[in-house]
Amino acid sequence: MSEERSLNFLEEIIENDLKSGKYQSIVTRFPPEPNGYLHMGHATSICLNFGLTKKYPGYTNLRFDDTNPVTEETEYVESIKEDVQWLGFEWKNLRFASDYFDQLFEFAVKLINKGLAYVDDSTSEEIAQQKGTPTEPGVNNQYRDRSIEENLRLFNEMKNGKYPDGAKVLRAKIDMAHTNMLMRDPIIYRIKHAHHHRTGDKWCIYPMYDFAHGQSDSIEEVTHSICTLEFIPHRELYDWLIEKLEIFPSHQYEFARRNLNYTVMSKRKLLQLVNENHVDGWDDPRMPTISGMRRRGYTPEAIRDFCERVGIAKREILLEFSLLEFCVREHLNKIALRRMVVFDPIKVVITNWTNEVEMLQIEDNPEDENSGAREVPFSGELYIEREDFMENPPKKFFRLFPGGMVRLKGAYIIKCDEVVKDDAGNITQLNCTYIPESRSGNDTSGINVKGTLHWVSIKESISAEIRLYDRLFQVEDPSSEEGDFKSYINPNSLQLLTNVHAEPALKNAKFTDRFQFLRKGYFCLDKDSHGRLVFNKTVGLKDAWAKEVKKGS
RNA sequence: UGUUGAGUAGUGUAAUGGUAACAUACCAGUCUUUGACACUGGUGUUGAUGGUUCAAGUCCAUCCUCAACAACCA
Repeated sequence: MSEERSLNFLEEIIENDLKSGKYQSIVTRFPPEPNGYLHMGHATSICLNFGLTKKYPGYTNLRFDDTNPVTEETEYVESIKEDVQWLGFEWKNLRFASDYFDQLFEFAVKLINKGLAYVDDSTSEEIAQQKGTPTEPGVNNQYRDRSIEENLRLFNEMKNGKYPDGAKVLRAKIDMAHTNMLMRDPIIYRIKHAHHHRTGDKWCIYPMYDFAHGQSDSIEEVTHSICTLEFIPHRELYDWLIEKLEIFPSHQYEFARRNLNYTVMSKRKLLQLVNENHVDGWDDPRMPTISGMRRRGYTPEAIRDFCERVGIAKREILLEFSLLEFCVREHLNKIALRRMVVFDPIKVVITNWTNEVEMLQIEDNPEDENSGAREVPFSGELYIEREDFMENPPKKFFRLFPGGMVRLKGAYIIKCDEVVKDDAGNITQLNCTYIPESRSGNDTSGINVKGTLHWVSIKESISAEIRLYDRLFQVEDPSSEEGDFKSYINPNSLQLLTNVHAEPALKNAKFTDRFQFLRKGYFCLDKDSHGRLVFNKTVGLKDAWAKEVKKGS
C-alpha cells in the first residue's frame, strides 16, 4: 500500500461518505444471476466490489439474483461460488434474492396500498404498444385506474395461481409519459408457473429485476450498489422504489464493463460457443471464463493484478489481451518451475561422450533463491529443437549451425561437426563434440557462446501431449463485426502436439504446479492428465527472435 | 427529431485552473549459461471551433462522434 495511486471515482465517493460520517463502514455486493459461468467481465466486478471492502471498513455479500426460475440452475450457483473463492475473495453473507420473496411480496402490497401499483390484464404486445417510444410518450390504459381493493384482490389471486402465465402483471404506477422509458409504469411482478431452483413450487409469481435488485440491496443495507453502465437509466427507478417503499436507501453507482479484444464476453455468445461445440465446454482454456482461464493456467494473482492495472471508468472500453498476458507472465515468472521439453526433435549425438549418464543439478527457478534444483540426466544421445539448428544460418542466428557452438542449458558447450541426412536430404542427426571443461557452474573452458539451448536426453525423456492455444477470434471485436460473430472464429486456436519429449522430472507434475518450459512458455498440467501427461500452454515467452525472423521475411 | 452517459498516446488509467504523467504495446540498444527476466533510450496524446483567464485537458458556448434506453431478461 506504500505506492501512491490516485483514487478512482468510486473510492472518492466512498472516502467522502466515510469522512462526512454518512457511513461508518460500507457494504457492497456481487450479484450474479445463476444462469451461466463467470467470465473476465465478472472478475472485474468481483475485484471491484470485494476490493473496496478490503480497502475500506465493511464487507461484501455474494447474492444470487435468482428471480427468473426458467433460466437459472443450481449447477451455476456452485461454479460461481468456486470461481469467487478461487479469485481469492470471501463473502460475508451468502444470499439469494429468492430469500426475500416474502418481503418482496409485502413490498408490492405496500405499493398497491399507496395507490402506486396496479394489476394490468394487457398482453405483452399491448403493453409494448402503449409504452410509446423514446421520442413519443406512452398512453394510459383502462386498468390503470383500478381501485386499491381490486388490485389487492387480483394480485393475491395472481399469487394463488388463479391465472395462467402472461394473463396479468403487476405494474408500478408512475408516469406513462416519462422521458425515461423505464419509468413508464414498469412491470414489477409477472406470472410464471415454473419450478424455482430454491423455492420450488411455492411461488407462481416472480418479481422483475427492478423490483428485486434494489430491494435486496436495501434489505441487506448495501451502501454502494455497483453495477455496469447499462443500468444508468434504471437508477431513477431504483431510487423511486426505495423512496416510495420507505426502506434503507442503498445507492447505485455505475462503471464501464470491460471487454477484451479477440474474444466475446456475453453469456449468450459464450453459451453458443459451448452448445455448438466450437469449444470444449465452459472451462475450455480458450474461453474468457474464470474456469477457462484457471484451466489455462492463469493465476488469481495475475487476474487481480490485471483488474487493478486497468482501473475503472465510465466509458465502454476494449482492453488489449496483451496486458492480461503481461500480468500472467509477470506472476508466472516468479513462481514457475523451469523444465525442458523438446516439441519438435532433432537427434544430437555427442561423439566424444562415454556411454555413461551424468546427472546434472539444474535450478528450478533462477528468479527464486528459495527454490531448489532437480536432477536432469545428460547423455551422448540428445534431442534438441529442430528450429534451433540451421544449416545455412542468417546473420544474428546464434543457435546451432555446422561448425558453430552453443551451450546446452545447465550442461556443456557443444560444437556441431557433421550433419547427417537421409536419402531424401532431410536432416536426421547432428554429430557434435562436447567441451569437457565447459560444464555449467564450473566452466574453465574460457569459451563464450552466444546461444543456450534446451534439450533432453533421449533415453530418459518421457512423452507428453501439449496443447497450444491462440486467440479464439481473428478480429479484435467480433461482436461489432458484420454478420454472425462465429464466422470470425480462429480455426487454428488449438494446436495439438501429441508426442513431445520432456525431461523426466515432469513425471511428478502436480495439478497445482506452474511450469516454464525453457524458451517455450508457461505451461500447466491439464485435468485430462490421467495416466498420461497433458500440458496446456498458458502464455508464451516474449520472443525477440521471432520478431527478428518476421522482420526479415 | 427524445432522454441519459461518455470522448486524454496504439490500448488502458491519472492530472479536481498552474511542467500533460504512469503502465502496457511498439521501435532501438545493453546485459544474459532461457534471444526469457532485468536495464537504458525513443516514437506517440487532450474530438472540433470559439470564448473567459496571466494561465484551460480542466470553466463557459456551439458543434461533432460514440454508447445505452421502446424484453412479462438481468
